[in-house]
This record gives sequence, C-alpha cells and structure tokens, in this order.
Amino acid sequence: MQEATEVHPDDEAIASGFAQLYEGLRRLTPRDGLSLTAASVLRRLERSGRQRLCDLCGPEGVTQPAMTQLVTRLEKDGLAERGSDPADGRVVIVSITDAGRAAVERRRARNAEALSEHLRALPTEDRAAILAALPAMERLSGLVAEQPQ
Amino acid sequence: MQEATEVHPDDEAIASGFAQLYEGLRRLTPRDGLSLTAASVLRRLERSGRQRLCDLCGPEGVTQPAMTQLVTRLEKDGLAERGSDPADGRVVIVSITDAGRAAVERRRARNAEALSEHLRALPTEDRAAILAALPAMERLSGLVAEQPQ
DNA sequence: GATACTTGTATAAGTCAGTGATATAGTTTC
DNA sequence: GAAACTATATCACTGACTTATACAAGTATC
Repeated sequence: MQEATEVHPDDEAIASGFAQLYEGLRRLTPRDGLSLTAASVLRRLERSGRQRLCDLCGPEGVTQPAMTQLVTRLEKDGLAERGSDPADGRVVIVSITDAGRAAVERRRARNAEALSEHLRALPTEDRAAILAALPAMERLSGLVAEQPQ
Repeated sequence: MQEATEVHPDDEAIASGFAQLYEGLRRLTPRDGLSLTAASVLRRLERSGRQRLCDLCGPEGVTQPAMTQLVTRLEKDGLAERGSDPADGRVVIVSITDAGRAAVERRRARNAEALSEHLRALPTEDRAAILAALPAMERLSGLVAEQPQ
C-alpha cells in the first residue's frame, strides 16, 4: 500500500523545516483585509505587469470564477483595474493601480517589521546562515513558480 | 506620514525572500480537504499531545468559536476526538486519532515529495546552503510560535 | 451555602473567499 | 455564416472564519 517514495532524507528535513517556517510566517502575516490570494495577485501584477485575467488563475491556483470575483473585489477597493485588449474583445487585462502598489508596499513593510522583531532575537550566526541561503531559496521559489500546473 | 522603520536592510531581504518562498510553499501545499488551520492543529496535537480546546486558539491565531467549529469538523471526519477533564467539567480535551495521525503523515509525505521534485533541480551548493540554514530557520520558527499574541 | 464573578465551550447570524455548473459574448474555422 | 471554441461573468452553494451572546461549571465572598 505504501508507495516507494523517492525522497532523499535531506529533502524530508528541508520539507519539515519549511513546513514549520510556513506556519510561523502564516502567523506573522498582517491582517490588512487582503486574502492570501489577493496579496499574491497584487504582488504578481506589480512584479510582472498587467495580465489577462485567466493567465492569473493557473499560477495562483484558483479557478476562473474565483479570479473574476477576486478582481472584482480588488477593483472595488481601487487596488486593481480592468482594461480591455483591442485585439480581442473577450479578454480582460488586469493591472495594478497606484493604490494597489501602495497596499503591497505597506504589507511588505509590516511583514518585514514583524519578522525583523524575531530576527533580532536570533544569534548572529543564525542570521548569517539564513542570509547565505537566501539566493538558493529564491531560486527554489522561482522553480516552483514556473511549474506548469 | 512615513514611520521611521527600524528594520535592518538584511531583514528586509530576508522578509522578501521568505515571502517568495511562502508563495511557493502555498502552491505546493496538497489539497487534501484540510484547511491550513486544520492541518496545523493536527500537527500540533501530534507533536505536543492532547490539549484543552482553548489552549489551541491562541497559538493557531483563531478565535474560540472558530476552534470549536474546527474541532467539530475534525471530529466528524474522525481525525480528532473530544474528551473531558475529570478535574474540571467545563473543559474539552482535544486529542488526535490514529486516522488523524495518518492524515498528517500523508500530508507530510505528499508535501515532501512535491518539494523534493524541485529540490532535485537545484544545484548542489544551493541545497547545501538551505540545509545549513535549516537549524537557524527552525529556531526562528520557534521564536515566532512562542510569541504571546 | 446563596450571590455574584469568572472561565471554558457552544450557538447564532453574518461575511468572505472559494467551488462547479452554466450562461454569454467575442473569435476562429470551415 | 453556423458550429465550435475561448474568455469572462453569473449563480447557487460550501467552508472557514468573525462578533455577539448564551450557558454551564468553577471560584470567591460574605
């Protein structure tokens, strides 16, 4: 019944460490009225620019109706805008507004502040080790984000 | 209007790297019908043993009614049980069942497998750097988890 | 040991963010 | 230009939270 998992013991250690970290980060996440998905979409729009509505669904891991509703909420709050594609009348081009950018920045700052509070309590070697691993973790995040589905 | 934030530039880099990682991990999280909070509570019960219902609220960052409802759902799914404290008739002692333990283990395995897929694609130095930072990140998670509110 | 306060859970009503099924409008294809 | 396809929207529903409140068990006071 048990599948022969091809998972390296180190990978299990990393997965378990990340899981703990994930819980911690979840606790720190500011409650500013943005859902996880909403914040993620805004960051994506800020980072990669305007996107077709449905091109956001896959990467964000939600269905198209959910994205339609999310964009509607973001639009109502003035954080994102709907535009149209002159070449194709069906599509909706979603872009972030200045207010949206500000909200992202505010959230980022609060998040950094909350985390910083704990980082300060950490021994210097620990901070150094985390800093040293940062580029590696960013490459890892990049791989995950690229993943087809 | 801008608060003088006392956040070290390194901390901002770490916060931003963690935020990216967080998004990635969120994408990898298996959809097995457990909410984030549900999975977190089960892991906590597995790790720290039976707990009074309301002792779970604070650490999980949800209100008491939410915890009551969550425990009800977990109980309905056979993943957790309500017990009583002979010394105090008001309290409910929540404990994990064997099925709950199995669910946690299944989730952990799937999560490790999904992550491992990407870790394999990473250069050896990157994996080494992440491994080296693991204890530091675990200590950090510990600090966050301990936090009063 | 009855009265009043406190504490631990539960219930109720409302909201928000997701789902699948389906409708609708624009595009492509033949 | 009718059929098939595609992008978005709408609908009805569910899950997981919130606040406010109820209630029952414990504690303290007199």
